[in-house]
Amino acid sequence: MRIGDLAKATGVDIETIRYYEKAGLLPEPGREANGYRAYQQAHLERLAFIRHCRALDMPLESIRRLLDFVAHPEAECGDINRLIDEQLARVQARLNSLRALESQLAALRAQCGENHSARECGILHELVAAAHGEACACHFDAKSGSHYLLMGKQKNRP
Amino acid sequence: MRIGDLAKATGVDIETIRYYEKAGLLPEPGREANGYRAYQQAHLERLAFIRHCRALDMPLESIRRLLDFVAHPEAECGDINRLIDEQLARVQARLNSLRALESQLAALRAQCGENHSARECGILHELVAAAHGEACACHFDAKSGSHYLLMGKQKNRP
DNA sequence: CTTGACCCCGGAGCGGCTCCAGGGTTTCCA
DNA sequence: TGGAAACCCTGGAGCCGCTCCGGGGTCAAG
Repeated sequence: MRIGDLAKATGVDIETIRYYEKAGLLPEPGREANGYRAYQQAHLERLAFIRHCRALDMPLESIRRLLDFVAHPEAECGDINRLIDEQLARVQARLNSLRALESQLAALRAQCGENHSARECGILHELVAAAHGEACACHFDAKSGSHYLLMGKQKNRP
Repeated sequence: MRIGDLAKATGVDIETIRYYEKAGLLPEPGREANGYRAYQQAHLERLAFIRHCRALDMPLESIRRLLDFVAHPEAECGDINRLIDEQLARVQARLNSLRALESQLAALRAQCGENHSARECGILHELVAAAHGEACACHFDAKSGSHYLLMGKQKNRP
């Protein structure tokens, strides 16, 4: 099986496959006489395993650790549990912050109904005011009331 | 106000402030005689605005666009709405996939209660089986039944 | 006169890819 | 038989949003 076949079979980009090899997740396959990579069934399974874990949003390092367990089945599996727990904790933390984000954005979006000029756009006002509030809170001796957000032209745009 | 003061006032790392300048989000401030950056109130407000938007997980490019609206308040604000809508859509998509992830991980975690050898760890079995299933589904002419995931030692570990 | 706190700059590194240039090989069709 | 298209190789750069590093300058206190 050549790299293109493996890519088609798993739906993984060719470059990504080579990247996993470089990263030490997928073992170097044999080569055909012309230097092309020659994969076997085991590579397909292994790649599918990696992608399944990635779909669970695990970092490559965790996957590496899991693959170590596959290679050493006599080891204790406590670390596997811990690994999954960590991953679960990461996901839940991200979920919480995204939920908060969603409601903030939804509230923001509700500030502006139809098209009008940016000057009177509720969203923009809200953002500027919120930022202003935070700047005062965090704190600095702001002259009260006025907003200083507007500055000269940006010259250093890339 | 020197960069350290601005950092303290906003809670933003010094390096990040310089990064925003390079990225064209924060205008280049004046300099003291010794070359130190000299910030004003406007910079503080602007930095707070940027951080507020970042807290809403907006990419820097979107923030740049928002700042353009602040600078050109006569423009139509339709694009602002679109920008927020896009951001909201991104967040919601991510929320959905994270919710799915969470239940998968929780189910996975339930496969393995106490410590035993990795060989009989339900989590590992589940992962291997799932990956195997996907490899067959997506599809390739797998010899049925056996798992080929286990391979020779990895040599190319970094 | 040294110590320490602050500041400057340019460049590298992170993760997880993705893309590119510049080359070689194979396969198909006229 | 020739040439185009499709595949493969390598090494290196680019993406985002920082973060860290080395090697230096500046300035006030003890």
